[in-house]
Amino acid sequence: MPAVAEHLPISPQHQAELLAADAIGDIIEHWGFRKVLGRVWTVLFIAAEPLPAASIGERLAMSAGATSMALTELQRWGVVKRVWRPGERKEFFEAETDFWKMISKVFSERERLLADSVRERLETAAKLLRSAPPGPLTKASTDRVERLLSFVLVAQTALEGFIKSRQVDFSPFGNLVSFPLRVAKGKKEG
Amino acid sequence: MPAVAEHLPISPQHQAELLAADAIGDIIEHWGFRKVLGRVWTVLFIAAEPLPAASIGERLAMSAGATSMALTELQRWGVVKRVWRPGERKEFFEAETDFWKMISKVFSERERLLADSVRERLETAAKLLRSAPPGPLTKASTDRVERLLSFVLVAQTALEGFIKSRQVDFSPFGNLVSFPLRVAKGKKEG
DNA sequence: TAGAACTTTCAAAAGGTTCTGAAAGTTCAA
DNA sequence: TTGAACTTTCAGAACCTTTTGAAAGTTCTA
Repeated sequence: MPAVAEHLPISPQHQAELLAADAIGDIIEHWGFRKVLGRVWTVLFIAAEPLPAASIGERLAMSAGATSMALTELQRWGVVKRVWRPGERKEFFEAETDFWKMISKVFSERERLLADSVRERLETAAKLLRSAPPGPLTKASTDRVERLLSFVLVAQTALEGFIKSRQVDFSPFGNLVSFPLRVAKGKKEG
Repeated sequence: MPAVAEHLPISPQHQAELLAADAIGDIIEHWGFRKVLGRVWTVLFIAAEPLPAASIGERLAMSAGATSMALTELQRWGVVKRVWRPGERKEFFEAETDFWKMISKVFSERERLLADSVRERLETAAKLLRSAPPGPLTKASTDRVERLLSFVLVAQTALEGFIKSRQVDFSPFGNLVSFPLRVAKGKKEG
């Protein structure tokens, strides 16, 4: 087996599969996952029947190791399932087809984690500024950090509502997101 | 100047600033920008007054080059503005404070670009599958690719509506996002 | 129990991204 | 026009992420 990529003639089916897999890979990457996870899921989704790991690796030109890791991670996210085929030695895998289930899982696990960590740090920052030493701009800075915090809180609430109702209303952001903010009005500094 | 990071005593203000900057950096990174862009914007936002590039670099321990590149990119996204100070040689920078303006700019430029590119590729894939050679699973695969395409189209529409109205309604996804999908019903294959 | 078929793990390599630092570029005052 | 102050650019360095490939592990059959 040569070390260079082989460019065998590709069937239209395979070509379509690669095109779609890579497109969905880009979306998935944009959501902070590895592109390969999106590609593997898409191959399974398009196949419309369970596939063995080796077949996936072959279609996407991945090593057995990479295929195994991708499938493990996809299962951890509940978007791919292992399927047992009577009489088959190897395992088969199939794609979860319920998009909403996938979306809400990602939002409720991963996004919440990030939002929580950000909220905590902003709270600490606000506390530091409030409790500590008075300077010419400390008050203004405290206001700004508090505004960031409000924003994160509202966003977090909106996201949670979204998962429950499938609707997001950003109206509550009101003048929180969009405000002209008098900038250190009437003040000058060196 | 030593090559190692110096750990001078840090004022509570500075500590708060770094904490908040890094938290917002994490959010921004999650949206596909460099973390440093989030940190620079946050320092400017918290400062609540225009700052010179050198001051930003100092606070975040960045080189002049990195600071310059970050500020250029932030301006390109319209989230930081250059400010001229009469009598000052150097340039000052201030943060855009209208969150909504920032969000909608990112959505309408960057997200749309991604969605368009994905849509195009899925359309090509669907075309390839439809026009080409009949196989036992080609019909099922075509259906799947078409479903991905519908999903992207609905998502794109929802995002555009969101930017216009500040509301997203994912109800139109209806059974598009959540469907039990009869899986190759009544068919078996080797 | 031995061995074949298959899967998982992980250290090292490859590949990608971001930052540094110095040189080039720009602007302004004199 | 010169030189000081400041900014930008970019090649190489540093850093981070992902993949490979081979060894170890697992499961099943005989």
